Amino acid sequence: MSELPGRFCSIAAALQVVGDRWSLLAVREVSFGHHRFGEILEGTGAPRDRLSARLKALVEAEVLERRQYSDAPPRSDYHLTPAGKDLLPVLRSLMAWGDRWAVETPPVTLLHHDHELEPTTVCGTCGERVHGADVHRRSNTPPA
Amino acid sequence: MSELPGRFCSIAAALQVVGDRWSLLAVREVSFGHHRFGEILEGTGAPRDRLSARLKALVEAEVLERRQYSDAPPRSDYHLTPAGKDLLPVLRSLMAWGDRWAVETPPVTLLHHDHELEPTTVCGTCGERVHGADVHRRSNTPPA
DNA sequence: CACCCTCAGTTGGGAAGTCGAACCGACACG
DNA sequence: CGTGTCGGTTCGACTTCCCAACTGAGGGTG
Repeated sequence: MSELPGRFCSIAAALQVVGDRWSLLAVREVSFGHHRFGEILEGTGAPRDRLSARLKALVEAEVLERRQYSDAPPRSDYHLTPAGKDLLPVLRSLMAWGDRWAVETPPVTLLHHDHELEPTTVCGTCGERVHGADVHRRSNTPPA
Repeated sequence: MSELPGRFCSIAAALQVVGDRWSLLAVREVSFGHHRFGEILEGTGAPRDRLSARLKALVEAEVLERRQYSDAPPRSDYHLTPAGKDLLPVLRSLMAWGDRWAVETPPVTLLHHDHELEPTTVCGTCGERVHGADVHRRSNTPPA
């Protein structure tokens, strides 16, 4: 919300929204088809109150949508908004990194059609695989 | 470190390493060519002690490498290890998400050669663009 | 050499966030 | 009714975080 002292940058802005301990795991659970509070609670292992607060914030940030699916006992579940679905590439790249550097054996493998998915970043414009050396930064009109 | 109550998953494992408030911003700064403590401090806006602790942890996790470049006044700087360089796709996807959903105007644009980089995920095996509907999960031998 | 500056942290104390467990309200089951 | 489930909220202890001040090693100047 307020101006941070650091560099103004979309990475920092993204982390303001999903940069805490449980948000990405909650989005992961929802993307796994676990839409109810209890499922997300169990899947993430977060404390109930933290999860409650996070889900509220993610709904506020329009990453998740809360849908009331029962009036009688008031029950709601959580679904990905377009912004939430757009987080899946982030989750996939994070998972790929974790597979390579943070676990011994990947506990879950993503399958693309019938073969193992190896998430790879390409430039959408030219289709070439992205190598660090080919990428440069350009600052747009700096604020202030 | 210890067994978390939640699902065993590489995303969670990755977040154990870089899932706190400042780690990814520190890696971003180093990837921007800012290798010294003071530069990272200014670029991230983190408190000095937090940054000190985070850099220590990232060196411990072998995401960053600390190099002494002067003995006389003991000075060191920080560089990306292979694991650190491997985080760049994560940062790029996070930045793309932030551009789309968390800021009005992208403050920084990445250029790929001479055109704007639009980070896109493809399957490294078949080269096809990844759509959520094409991806499925497979659990590997669960631990315990 | 005295004096002040930089750099890279460390220390201390208060504020803020996090945790786990207990509690709550609405309902369903028997 | 009594018990159980679901989706939270509340509570108190604990941990982490933030900020400002300090340290300590050296450098630059006169």
